[in-house]
Amino acid sequence: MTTPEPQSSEEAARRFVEDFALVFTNAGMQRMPARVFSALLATQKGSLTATEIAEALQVSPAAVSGAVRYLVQIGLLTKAREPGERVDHYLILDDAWYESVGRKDSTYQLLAESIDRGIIALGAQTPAGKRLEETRDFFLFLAKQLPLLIEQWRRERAQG
Amino acid sequence: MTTPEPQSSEEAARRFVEDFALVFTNAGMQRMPARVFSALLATQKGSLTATEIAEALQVSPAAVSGAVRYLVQIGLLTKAREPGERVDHYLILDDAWYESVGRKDSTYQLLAESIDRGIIALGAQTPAGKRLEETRDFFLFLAKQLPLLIEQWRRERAQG
DNA sequence: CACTCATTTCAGAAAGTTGTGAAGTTAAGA
DNA sequence: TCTTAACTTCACAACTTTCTGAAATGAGTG
Repeated sequence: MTTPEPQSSEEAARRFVEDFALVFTNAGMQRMPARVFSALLATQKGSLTATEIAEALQVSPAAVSGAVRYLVQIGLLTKAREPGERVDHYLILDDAWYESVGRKDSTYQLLAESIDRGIIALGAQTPAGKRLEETRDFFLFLAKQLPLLIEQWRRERAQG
Repeated sequence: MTTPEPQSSEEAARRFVEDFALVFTNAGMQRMPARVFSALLATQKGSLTATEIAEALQVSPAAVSGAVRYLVQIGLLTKAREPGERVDHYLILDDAWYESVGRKDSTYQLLAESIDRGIIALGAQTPAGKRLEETRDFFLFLAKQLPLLIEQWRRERAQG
């Protein structure tokens, strides 16, 4: 233990990255994207290059490449390269979470649409049809209300 | 094609089961639980035995056993055995979905708690600390609002 | 109390997922 | 144009998850 204090602080940060990544994984995110996102959450600089992420997480550049591509695709991250720069900087979008959760409405929309096809297949007047209709209506309710909830959050934020 | 009409109706139902299971899987449910749940959604009788589920999905009893155990555990299904019966009947709980979605609040609660530990590790006054605080507050907002949203759905249901 | 049938458990096979190393591609700078 | 460094792609290996078959358990019935 030559430099105990700085080390233990770095260590605490590193631990948080893995801790949050684990919780995030349990909530449904894939492992490597969860770790990459977590590392970006925890960085003081606000952004990291792919190389820095690979070093921080002790994984190959290939693994980082796959993870950031996925995260950019689902809109949680953005890639920014300064003019005349040779490296990409990845950073978490400001409203990433809000959009991400709000976008769940499309998940519910898809479930509702699938159920609609089921109602036709099974007959709207049958017991199964009735059950499906109720389920569909609940999903449509969520698809409609989630974006409103995000909007409400933005307003509360704006006011303070 | 000896009996075209009945067959195509059965076939349509079977297709819906697989179609919905797929969408449900994309939304995060494991494959076999998704299929089992889907089969129960589509049944006219309102309930199925484990053997019936195995036949409908063309899988082993063991696979059904594992899937229903999981579904019962997360509260989407219930097991009902009539007195003096030798078989279990599985059925979808009436309010299963509402509870299931409402219970997501605990997911967000866990995320918020993990982030709280990160704020301590990284320092509340640092740039990363600020970013974490905002993220945490959003999760807490969701954890609080989701149950209210479900309550609102129940009220609308009751009236309309 | 033995028999039968539904369900569960468990070891192992099959399938699917994830991460690595190495080769390939792109773009900046000499 | 050549070199260099960052990043990406891809085939493969390691790991995990999922499902099956077989044996065990449990509950009703003769």
